[in-house]
Amino acid sequence: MTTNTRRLDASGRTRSPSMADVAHHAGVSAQTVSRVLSDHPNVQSATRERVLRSVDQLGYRMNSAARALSSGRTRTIGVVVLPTADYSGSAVTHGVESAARRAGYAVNISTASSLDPAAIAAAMTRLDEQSVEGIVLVVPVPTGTDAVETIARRIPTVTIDGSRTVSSEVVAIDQFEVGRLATEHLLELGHPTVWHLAGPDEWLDSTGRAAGWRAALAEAGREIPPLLHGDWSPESGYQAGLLLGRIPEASAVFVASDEMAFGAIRALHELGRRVPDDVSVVGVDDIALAAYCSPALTTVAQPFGEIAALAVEHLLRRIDDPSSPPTSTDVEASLVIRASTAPFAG
Amino acid sequence: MTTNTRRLDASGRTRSPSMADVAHHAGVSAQTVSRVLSDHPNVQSATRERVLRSVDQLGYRMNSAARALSSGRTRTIGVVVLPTADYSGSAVTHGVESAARRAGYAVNISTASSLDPAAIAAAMTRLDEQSVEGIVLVVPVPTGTDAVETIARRIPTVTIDGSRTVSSEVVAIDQFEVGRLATEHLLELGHPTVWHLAGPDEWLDSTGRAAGWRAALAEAGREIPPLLHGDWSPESGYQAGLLLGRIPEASAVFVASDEMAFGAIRALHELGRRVPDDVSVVGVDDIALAAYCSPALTTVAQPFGEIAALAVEHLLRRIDDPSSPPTSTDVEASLVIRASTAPFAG
DNA sequence: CCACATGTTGTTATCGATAACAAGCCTGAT
DNA sequence: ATCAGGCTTGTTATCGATAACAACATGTGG
Repeated sequence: MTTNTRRLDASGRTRSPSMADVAHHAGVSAQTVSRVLSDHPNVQSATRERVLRSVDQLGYRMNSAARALSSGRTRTIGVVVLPTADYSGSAVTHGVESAARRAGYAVNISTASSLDPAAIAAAMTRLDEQSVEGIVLVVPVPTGTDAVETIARRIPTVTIDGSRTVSSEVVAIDQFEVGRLATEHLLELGHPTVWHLAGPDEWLDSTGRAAGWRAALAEAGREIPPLLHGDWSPESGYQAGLLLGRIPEASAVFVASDEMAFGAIRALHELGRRVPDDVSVVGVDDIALAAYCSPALTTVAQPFGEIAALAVEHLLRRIDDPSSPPTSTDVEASLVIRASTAPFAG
Repeated sequence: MTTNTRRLDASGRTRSPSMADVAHHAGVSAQTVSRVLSDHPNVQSATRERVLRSVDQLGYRMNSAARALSSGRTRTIGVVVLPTADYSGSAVTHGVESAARRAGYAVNISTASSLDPAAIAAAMTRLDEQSVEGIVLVVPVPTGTDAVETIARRIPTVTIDGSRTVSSEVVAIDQFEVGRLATEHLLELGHPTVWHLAGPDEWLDSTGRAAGWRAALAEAGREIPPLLHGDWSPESGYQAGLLLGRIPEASAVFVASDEMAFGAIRALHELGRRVPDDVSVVGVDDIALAAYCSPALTTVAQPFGEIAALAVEHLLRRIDDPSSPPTSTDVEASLVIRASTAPFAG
């Protein structure tokens, strides 16, 4: 029944109805309207009905700027992401939006133009200027970055890549475990050792996985081959694959992301090395295509939705009770075995 | 030199400095501070310097809620996306954020839980309640959807998938041309005809590509094979591939997205049909992996960044001049030839 | 029947910025 | 010299909601 009645203001332009208009229409005070719309308990149900009817008839929508100004609460959280169209960033962003929405929060998005601390701080500052009540960082943050720390001290912040800053929450997948899972799977298949193509060192995701890989090898008493580095892109995986394919004893490779893994597999094919017959490959992320490229990729799936929901949950707790101390929570990843890994045939 | 000075308010809690605090510190009026921060021309440079110094010293950040309330401008635009971690949605979202940021606008993100008009309207309503000044719809909108139309009439809205509603701008890739490009490429390779795996009919992207495909075939006087449908997912491409692989005369397939294309290629492989030797496949999107899965995918690249920038540009024009009529702009896609297409081998 | 707690509603002040107007000063043309 | 008009700055009212407080009604136990 939304008729969307509009008034004329002093200058003659149309204007959306305000709370005062609703109050007048329902024959109550603005405060009562406010109480009804905020679900305050102490309002008689007859009054409540009447107000709601007026809200409906006038097509009233609340002015969030006014609410924010007077209450000091914007009910908005911010997300800082990188401007890459990668699977994980986008999965986390959607997870955050969904969890925030359920809690009645809006989401502001801000991209960091690079991993430079200044760029990340700039992205956070933009959110700060929007008066977000909390920030989810979907980017790695070097510890001890002053500009970032300053904002994190004032605005509840949670990192989801495992970066541990002094003032922020941490909700992260246990990347050490990710590295270990992948590596142990390959060792169990009988491979003498496992090579590793890591992501950039700026990412804790990256160093965590490498550490897990190294630990698994050490524990099994295997030789630890030299580490390769990529930048998460398929192209960098391809370049690394061109190297690995020339090393005859490289029979098993743990690649730090599915996209790099596909690049590596392509390079191996071009060099005439079959996957998994000659080389077994494990990726990380379980992107949608992992099961459908050839060969179907064995990978470590990361529960991005769960991570995002947890991040928001922690953020809201910190927002409601700023005195509660920052915490650190780990989430489990799981190995998905497909066709890119096979027993050592050496 | 941001010392971030904070005052105590009546209730004894810390509070960020306000414009009045800056004004007092600089020995000017609040209005002058406002003028300096809004880059008004008529301020003496000495005064400007003094104000900026005070802003810096006090660590002042503007309260956007107050600005929005008093000026009636939120300098925020909204984006409606689907909660899928797909390449195109995320590429467009980042493009919008980047363009908006350059224009001094913040971006609110809102996901539509489904393609149901009610769900899309709900996502738009959430943005409306945040008082966004414009909306970019990265979802298909059925024409004549009242709830959507009502909001689009009030808030400048641009669709980027080609959906033409009465009140919204349209910035879109010419999908008819996409279909034609892909189909003609395959015909030029000598294939007698071209099969098509389309996306869901709700998407104009989808129907547009199908129309271009059909037109190209008709123009060449070829038989038009029955149309197959997927839902953009690799799995649906796989299912369609299981069908196509059983049809001996299907030598060329135009698939409406890269992800579906990889699913289809996988199914073809499983059925023993080689790509491109037995079947040529063309996708759409040019996702990052297109060049790195096997075989490297021939595909139609879409300029998502350009689309997003144009969308924002149009939106800002409508915001600045609400009387300007909605327009419709097309952007060109381009064929990227890789290894999944080959001449017809009889 | 009174004192006091509780429930319901209204009043007033306030959040922090900007628009609209006003006022003083300086310049240059008449 | 004088006045129009532009530049610079300040004053006041206002945006729309909520917090804090006040006021009144109602109910309950002594």
